[in-house]
Amino acid sequence: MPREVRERQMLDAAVQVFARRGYRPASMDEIAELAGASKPLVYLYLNSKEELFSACVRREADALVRAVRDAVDPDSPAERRLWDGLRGFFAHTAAHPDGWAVLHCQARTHGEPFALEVAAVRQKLVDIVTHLIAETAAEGSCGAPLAGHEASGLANALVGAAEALAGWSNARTDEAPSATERARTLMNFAWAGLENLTNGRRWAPARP
Amino acid sequence: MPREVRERQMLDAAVQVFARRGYRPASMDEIAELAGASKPLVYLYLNSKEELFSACVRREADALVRAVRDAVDPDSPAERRLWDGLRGFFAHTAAHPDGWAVLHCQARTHGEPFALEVAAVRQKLVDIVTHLIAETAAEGSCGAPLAGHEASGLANALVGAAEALAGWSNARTDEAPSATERARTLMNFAWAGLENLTNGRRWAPARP
Amino acid sequence: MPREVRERQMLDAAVQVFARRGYRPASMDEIAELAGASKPLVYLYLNSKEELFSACVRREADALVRAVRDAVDPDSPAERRLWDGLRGFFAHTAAHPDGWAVLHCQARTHGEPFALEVAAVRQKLVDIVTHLIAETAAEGSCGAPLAGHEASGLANALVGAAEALAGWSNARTDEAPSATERARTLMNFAWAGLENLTNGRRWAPARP
Amino acid sequence: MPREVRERQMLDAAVQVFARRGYRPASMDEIAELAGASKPLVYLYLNSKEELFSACVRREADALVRAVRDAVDPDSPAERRLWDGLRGFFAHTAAHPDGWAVLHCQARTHGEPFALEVAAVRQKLVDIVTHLIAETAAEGSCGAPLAGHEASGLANALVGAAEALAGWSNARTDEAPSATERARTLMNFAWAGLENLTNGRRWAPARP
DNA sequence: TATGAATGAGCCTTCATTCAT
DNA sequence: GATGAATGAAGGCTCATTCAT
Repeated sequence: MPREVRERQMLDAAVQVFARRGYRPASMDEIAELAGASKPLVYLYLNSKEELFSACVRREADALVRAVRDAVDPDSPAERRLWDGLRGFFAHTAAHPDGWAVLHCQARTHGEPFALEVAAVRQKLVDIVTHLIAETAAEGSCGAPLAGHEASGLANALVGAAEALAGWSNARTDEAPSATERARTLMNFAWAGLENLTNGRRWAPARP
Repeated sequence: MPREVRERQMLDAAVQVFARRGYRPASMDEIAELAGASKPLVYLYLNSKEELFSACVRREADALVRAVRDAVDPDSPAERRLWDGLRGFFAHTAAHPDGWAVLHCQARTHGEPFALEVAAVRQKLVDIVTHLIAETAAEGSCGAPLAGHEASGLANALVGAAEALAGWSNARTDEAPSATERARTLMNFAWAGLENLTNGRRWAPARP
Repeated sequence: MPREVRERQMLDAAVQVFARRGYRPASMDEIAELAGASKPLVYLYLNSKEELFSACVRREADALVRAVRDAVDPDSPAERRLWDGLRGFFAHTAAHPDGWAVLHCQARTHGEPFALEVAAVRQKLVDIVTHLIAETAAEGSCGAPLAGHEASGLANALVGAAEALAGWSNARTDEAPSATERARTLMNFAWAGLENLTNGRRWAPARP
Repeated sequence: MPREVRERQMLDAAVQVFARRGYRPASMDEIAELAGASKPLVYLYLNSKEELFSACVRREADALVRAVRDAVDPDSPAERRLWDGLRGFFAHTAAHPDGWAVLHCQARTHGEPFALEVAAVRQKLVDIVTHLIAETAAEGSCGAPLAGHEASGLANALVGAAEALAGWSNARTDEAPSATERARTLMNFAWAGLENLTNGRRWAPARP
């Protein structure tokens, strides 16, 4: 069996085991067995548990970013791009729950090397959204323009909301909502606020 | 030294170690040493690593829920309650980063027993928000009432956004925003959308 | 069982196993079993295979140097001191063949950390002999005094001869010579030459 | 590439790796790579790690014995033969430090199969010297002839001294002495004693 | 109450060795 | 003749956990 195929099988198995068990409890034995190969072969191809995990993270992260990018037509208006991007995001995370679990639940909690890698990927998503928000704001008749870190904060909140929604929806066993439904929920939740900011309307606590 | 005090020291140490190392890499040796007690004593009081972790999760989760509840005056209007609750949430998570890390980063990633417990706690927060949203919707002249799962989805998204914002803000080393600023960002982000829903206005994709 | 006792048992077992098998093939399992303890206990007390080996080397080396030093009366003349030192050396190496094997055969061949340690110990012996030779030379009516490196070379040769004799004698199964016999052989072999040097007589190849 | 050449390359590589790493840490991978061949080929030609090591030992040992034999003219007097043999020995060990390291440092420390083989080779050298000593003794007007084991002991001591001197000289980084200088040091050290024995003069401890 | 002493079990990793081509 | 692909076996090390005192 050619190396390329074997390697993909190994990564598939690893993603699955890492997602289900977590990094530490995942044993190389289990991964190798699930991949249908012997442990030394796994080491021959992927060198160590750490590198194996890294490879999983990179693969899943790249796939996610690509899925979101591919879902968006860069020439459509901001609202549409957000809507398409979210659908792409939810569709991909729903289709690859293990990969998503590795990124969202495991990689962020296990030491510098992985956390940094995942943070970098997450940042790509946040950047996409940040640009989108900034651009939306610029389009509008915005009185006071958004400060950079304000846009970042909003983007983080939006991505966080999406992540939470993805996690929650994936975890549901009873009639999980479709990717489109998830995206609609989030647009309902977030778009009005963004639009307000676009027009310079900020929320402020009512003076008692 | 009275048992109560010792036990709290142990939990303090455990929360710290679990937060910094993660569940598996955290060793009972390190926890015992940090707590200034011998290992058998830790076992005498807390039975096992699993139960110790559970106890940490319960304690931190209860503290967080209490902090949010205490920040809210149940007689104030919904908007105010959300604003106050968020400030309480952000203030507490900023003040207890280790506890928050245990809840948010560690507990959810480690197998059935803990994940369920954490999920249960998170659900308390989500429930608070769900009620708040549902009630808000009921107050308004809402044409079509929110379906239950729709409110849940929104609440999850809101809590997710708050969690993401908390994590992101805690991680910032340069001038992290204050709890109030965090809360304002989130209100800006979320309140307009909730208000729209209150009034029966839903977002829908533009028909091209 | 008190720690001190256990630790000595472990070192005894380790010396034996290292001597018989060599450093790498020696397994911690075998050492632990021979010591009558479990493997984790060996690690608790001695940290790692490397440190365990180091501890063996140090203990055996110190014992050997002490045995030689104790055998010699510093106030006796050089000839006597050499004779006594050699007897002490052969007696000790014959009484502790495993320790001697660890020093002579194993430690020198296994990487920097050990080799350096053993080299240091061997140097102590060589130094003793070097001083003795230099002093002998000084006493005599020596025409041309010995250069420093010449004395070192001689001392190394003498120690090497002793080591070889120890190894060879220990390996003999048929009537191995006593320590005194070994020492006499070496004195026969070496003393005349040293005495010659003392008196400025050097060997030179016959001009053909 | 003809088998003979390949095989020599493999042995060259093996000697180098065994000398630098030691028997166990030396990996067949490294040897194969250094030899510029694939691992299965190494196995095809040399069957196993053990046999490969044996082959190295045999080759290096034969070369050393041959070097010593070739350096000696069997018709010259004993003194001259010893002098020539030593020069041959030191010249060869200095010219082939890896081979010498395999013989002296590695082979003796690794279990029955190798140790025996090396011991056999060493015995060849010792035998040469033993004969030489015995013959020297016979030539002289020796009162009491040397007992066989006495000659063996002396020969072992002499070879040991030579080995130690070779190791020490090879290890020196500052102006290592030439082979001739090494040989002279050893003759200075040993010849007078042998000559004495030749003439029936034995060393004996001074009666106090 | 409190602890020094001790261990069974398991995991990552490596290596000599062999097929199928 | 030569090799990419593959593995059984074993070793170092760590950890949660428990007695005996």
